[in-house]
Amino acid sequence: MAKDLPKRSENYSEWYNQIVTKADLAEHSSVRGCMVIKPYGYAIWEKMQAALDKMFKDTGHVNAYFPLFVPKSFLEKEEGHAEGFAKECAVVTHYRLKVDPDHKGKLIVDKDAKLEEELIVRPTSEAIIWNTYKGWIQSYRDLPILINQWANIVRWEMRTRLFLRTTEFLWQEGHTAHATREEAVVETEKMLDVYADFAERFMALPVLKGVKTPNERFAGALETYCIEALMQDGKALQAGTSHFLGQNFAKAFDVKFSSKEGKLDYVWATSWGVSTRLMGALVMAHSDDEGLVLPPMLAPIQVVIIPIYKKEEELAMISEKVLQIKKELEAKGISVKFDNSDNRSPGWKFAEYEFKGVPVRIALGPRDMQNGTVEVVRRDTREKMVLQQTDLVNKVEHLLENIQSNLYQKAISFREQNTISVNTYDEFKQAIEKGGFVYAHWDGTPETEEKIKEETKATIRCIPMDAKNENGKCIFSGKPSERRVVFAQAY
RNA sequence: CGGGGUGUAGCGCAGUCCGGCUAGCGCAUCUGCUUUGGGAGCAGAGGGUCGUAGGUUCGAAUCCUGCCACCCCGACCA
Repeated sequence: MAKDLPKRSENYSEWYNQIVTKADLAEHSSVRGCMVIKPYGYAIWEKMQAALDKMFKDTGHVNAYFPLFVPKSFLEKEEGHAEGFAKECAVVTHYRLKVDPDHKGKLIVDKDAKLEEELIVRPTSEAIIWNTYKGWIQSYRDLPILINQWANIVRWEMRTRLFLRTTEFLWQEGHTAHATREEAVVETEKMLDVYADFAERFMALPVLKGVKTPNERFAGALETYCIEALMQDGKALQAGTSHFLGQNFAKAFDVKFSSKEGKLDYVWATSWGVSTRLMGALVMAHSDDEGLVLPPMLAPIQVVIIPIYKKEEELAMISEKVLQIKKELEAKGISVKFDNSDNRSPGWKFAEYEFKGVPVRIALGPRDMQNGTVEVVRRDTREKMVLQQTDLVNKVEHLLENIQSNLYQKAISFREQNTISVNTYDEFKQAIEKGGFVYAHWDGTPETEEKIKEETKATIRCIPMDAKNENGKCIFSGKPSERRVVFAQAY
């Protein structure tokens, strides 16, 4: 497998496509722009879901589910929102098919079953949710509402790529309602922190936290916060967003509450989401020319054990030892696969699990049985070690932790090496050409942002939360600027 | 949505220009034997609407037209 894999340096996008498909994460379906997430890929997504879901619940949120369909009139209510999403909506106009009288065995749309009002397949759920919240909120005592939903959504993109941009994708969307502006802003920032924490602790992916420029803001939001990650080809990837929606949706859907003081006011809102795009980020952050590399915290199989044997009796003896090791590892919460299939050679298995990114491989053969050892190989560095069987479980446990932090450190230093501050437009163009995050002064106008994008394909990824005040001149217009913003070419 | 490319067995491909017998090769699969510490060997077997719909022809994987999907480059995208 790995021998056919293009090198990252030679053909990055082909490298990505092949890892996704050949490591059995996902494949193209026969539906345009839509993917099938295969069991191995879905297992990773489930681990992401489990971790995020716990984090949401630990911060006071509960799960619920809202409809797939949004009546067109709901989507229209918030003007910016409507305009932003109009171009990429799938529309349901009929509710029935019938057998074509002219072509037996064919189905046609039944013209008599036209919907009074078109239904939009949700591109996001603000509209249907705020329509619902109207019925739930009368008083400040009904607030806050802190709801998350796990769902699929549809955005009719022109060009798709597995996980990174697909027509249908899976995500979670949090939708909260608050009595005060301050509380909603705190919520928006809190969830951004949750995302950043998740990316760094579980995905081993360092992220920049920041706010989007008005150009890049969510349709209908007052402020969009984001986490931005740097991929190995030097392009940025927006890995999650958290929106402060102000009172826009409350006004659009007429959601008011009476305050403690007895005054009527509109409710304050947030929404926040991450999607299966994180799978793409995970692949592009750590994997190498030998295939997928998974951080132990998200690996469906953390340890694979491969027996090496000639005779059945040897396998029996090895199996006994392996099952004991497996049990001990599992008691520590480590997921283990013992691959004793007899239709593959050990070498084949080595290559296979390496390609699939399994963090730790243990091989056990007759020699080891004699010496009381095992061969252990870590996927991140491909370092091979011979370890004593005694205390193996603790060693493996530490090794997994070590791999997790090593991946994170590697990603951090990659980002450091590919981050630069520039002061002139020439330097800027050079830096963007090279790839990576580029810190530069910007005059704050959408026009400048737009022109830089036209000329260099770079966009402002975010205005970092921790940006220091620093007087400078916009690299494009020369006008004064008070802080640097982060530019990059992006996915 | 525009330009370019691709579509033949589960996967990767040859054959298409210049139409012709039973559509081939590697990997994978199945059976048997030998193997097993980095993608094993030998022998045998099975597997095909040649993307799809139509057309030309005695005859189409091959020529013509439409359509579909995927890849690359643009445009588009919070």
